[in-house]
Amino acid sequence: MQPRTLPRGRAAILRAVTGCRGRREEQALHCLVCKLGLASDVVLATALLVRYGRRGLLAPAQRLFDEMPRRDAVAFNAMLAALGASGRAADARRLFDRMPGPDRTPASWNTLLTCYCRVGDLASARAVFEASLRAATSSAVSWNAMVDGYCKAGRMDAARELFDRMGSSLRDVVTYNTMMAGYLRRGDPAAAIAMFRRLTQDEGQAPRPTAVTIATVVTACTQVGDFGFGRAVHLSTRQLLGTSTDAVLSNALMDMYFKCGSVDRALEVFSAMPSGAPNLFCWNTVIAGLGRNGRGEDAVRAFRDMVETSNKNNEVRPDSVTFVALLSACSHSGLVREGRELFAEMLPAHGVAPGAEHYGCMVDLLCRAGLLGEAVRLVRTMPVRPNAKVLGCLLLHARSSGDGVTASEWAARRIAELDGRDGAAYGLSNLYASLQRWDHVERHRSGLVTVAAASGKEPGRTSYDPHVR
DNA sequence: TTAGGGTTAG
Repeated sequence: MQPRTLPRGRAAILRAVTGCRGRREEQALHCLVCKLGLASDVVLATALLVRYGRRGLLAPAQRLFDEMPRRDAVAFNAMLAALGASGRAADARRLFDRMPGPDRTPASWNTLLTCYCRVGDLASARAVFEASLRAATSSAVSWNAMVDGYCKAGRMDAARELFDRMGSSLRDVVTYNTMMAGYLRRGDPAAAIAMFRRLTQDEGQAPRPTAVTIATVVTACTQVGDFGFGRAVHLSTRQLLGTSTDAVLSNALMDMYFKCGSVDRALEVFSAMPSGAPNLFCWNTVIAGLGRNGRGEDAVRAFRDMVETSNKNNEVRPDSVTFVALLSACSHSGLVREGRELFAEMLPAHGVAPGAEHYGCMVDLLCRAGLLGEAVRLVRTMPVRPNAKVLGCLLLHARSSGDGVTASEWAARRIAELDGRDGAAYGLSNLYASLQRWDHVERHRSGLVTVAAASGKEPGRTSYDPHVR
């Protein structure tokens, strides 16, 4: 970095700090701020503090705060938030108590409230909430933070009680979104959909749904399998929100369309995104979605596309999830050679170390292709401990392959050695102990599969074309 | 500076 070529003026640096991505840039900007003698600038120091705080890097955040020549309300609140992000609720409380009166803003109360929620201390959070009501510093944000605290703790009844107490004048779109997400998290997507209907059907002063609302309700539709309603929501909100530039919403829509077999509609959503907009989640959804729809070659093509894109702007790099999606896509489509190659290039080319789940995909891939011996060799040479899923997969294939008696006994012994507290291992041990019944189940299942295959529809064959854009 | 959303084998 050459200081002479860098934009002078703190406004430009401030923009760089708030807009920077990644740890190295943060540190470089921090150095620059120090070199230019701007470390005593409260606004710049606070901006840096926020970055470190969000990343959970408490030590540099604390140092910036301690070295400030004077501290305003924003600096205090940023430090509170940094402590909260690191789960240090008690330290946040001490700082809050130390704050000079005029520096305590509504944001201070709300930040402290979320600190307690994050560490699961709902009683203290509630006490702060009640105190902020008495101090008349509360707003919809305080209520929403408290509602979310109960939602995240799984206490939907308490959340609902506050929701009802808020009344329609105080409830905003975040309140609804929070409740919907809470129901989803608890595994009650129907309740999330009911909440959405209430939001859209309530007369008069109901707030307008946002991209967050739509993303949440679409996810709920995917979970209950109500693709008709999900599609209707998508169509009816398309004008409202415009062509979505929101990565999370696009991701939820693609996931829904892939899961109901509408590959073309999913890809339509993808191509409608501006170039560079799809993030890691979106790419993973596309790769997994193509894979589960029997489009292995297209999944591999999408992966290559993703890697190329990320080399250009250095933003999207495949992660562990990408390779689970990719390898299972190869497995479903019988792409043995491609699967082997991709597995081999994981660490050297992409910096992702293969984990037990990736070995599981490879075992599945090899077994489906009838390469039982290679699958066993792979598991024997695994650098990570094979888990119950890997061994269970091997066991399943070995037993049905006829010549896999040795492999199946080997896998069964490894399963028996696994920690009995591992739920899957425990289940598999029991399963192995009742092999006669298992064989019966297998026969039953293969019968069902034949019936389904005979009546099933051939999936669409439009190819994945990334250049549609 | 404070509240809400998404992907993962068998």
